[in-house]
Amino acid sequence: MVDMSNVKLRIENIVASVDLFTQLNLERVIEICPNSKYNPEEFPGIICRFEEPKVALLIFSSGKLVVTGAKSVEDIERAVNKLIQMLKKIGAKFQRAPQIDIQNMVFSGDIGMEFNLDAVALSLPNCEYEPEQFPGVIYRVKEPRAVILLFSSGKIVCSGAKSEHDAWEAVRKLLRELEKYGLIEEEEEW
Amino acid sequence: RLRKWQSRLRVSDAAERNLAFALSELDRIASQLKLPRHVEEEAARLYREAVRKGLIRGRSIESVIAACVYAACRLLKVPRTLDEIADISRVDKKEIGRSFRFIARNLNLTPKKLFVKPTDYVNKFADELGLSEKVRRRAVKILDEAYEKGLTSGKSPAGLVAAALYIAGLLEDEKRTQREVAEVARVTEVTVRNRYKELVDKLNLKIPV
DNA sequence: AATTTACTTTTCAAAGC
DNA sequence: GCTTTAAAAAGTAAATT
Repeated sequence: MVDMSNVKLRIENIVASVDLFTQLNLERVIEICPNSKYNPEEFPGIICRFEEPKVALLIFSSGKLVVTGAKSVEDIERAVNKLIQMLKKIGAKFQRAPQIDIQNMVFSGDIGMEFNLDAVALSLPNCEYEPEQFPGVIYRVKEPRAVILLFSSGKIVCSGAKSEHDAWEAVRKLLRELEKYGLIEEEEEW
Repeated sequence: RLRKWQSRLRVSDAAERNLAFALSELDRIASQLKLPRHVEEEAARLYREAVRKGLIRGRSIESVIAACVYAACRLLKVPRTLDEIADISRVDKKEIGRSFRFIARNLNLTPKKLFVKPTDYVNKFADELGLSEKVRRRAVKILDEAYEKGLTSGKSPAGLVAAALYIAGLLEDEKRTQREVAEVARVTEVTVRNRYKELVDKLNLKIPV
């Protein structure tokens, strides 16, 4: 069994797509969004920032949204409800509840052990390590689908997971591989 | 049937034209970088393999050729920085880097096969700096000790070698300035200085004043 | 030379070019 | 493919002071 007791994971960012099921007139939406930007020539959506909860929203005329920067699923729900209240003031009608899909979660974390990345890259199958371009080892987990960046300090970044459970599962698979190739207990023997 | 035959001819025509263009681009890069013939041949072999596996789709021929040149250099241990290749290529190094990682993944070029020993970089940079065998050996010793102490993981190999050569030059009385070693290694003086400080500190090196 | 700002890598959706 | 948005890791880079 892989020892995960020293492993830590922290949510850093959640990306969600949302469907409000209502067409929106972006020209009117801008007027009620304080810190927003809208240049249809460069990007088709309104870029809007909320301070509370601290998120960034991309608002499209189809009534679909992308919410980023959230630290919790609840932040996303609060942001969506806040936007809906604002949109109601300019006459938008909502017949049904918005559909929120978590698309991507990013975690930072720590495995609690240092690594010789040259050794990791030599033995760990299907990983990438190009220290001239990026200081971390890039490891892709197929199931659940996620990508883990492993640094020599033992700190990690896990992205692409759709839930916290999936992120832990992906990290567990990485640790299992590291252990399988004898890369775990090497504390002194570099 | 005739139309099909003609379109097939056109396809092979296009394929031949693309290959000819790719190989001429390879020739241009190889001659400018003064690459040995076997490296150019390996790059050509990698490119044909990439085409055969359909890895060019969505990528420019130029970025893939540049990537193949870089990969061939790594495979055959002929040190060339990505910057040197990007300098004479029409595509930027970010794009070449992407193509390189893509073909590396798909042509089974593992980190092991692509690994170039710091020693090889030492010789390349030392050649350009006109440094003696004594300095080279000292630099390699410094790099070996740094590796043993875990000071090299995640660090730019070029930056590490540049700092090691700078230190070795000071220790063996064949000083080259930080600016000179930084230039041949294609890193900034700040990077050389940072690596220098860490190596001197953690390896307890006594630099003569 | 120290600070600050910024870019490298990964992930993902949205609508349109 | 690209465009925009967010976020961390650690390294390197560039611009200010």
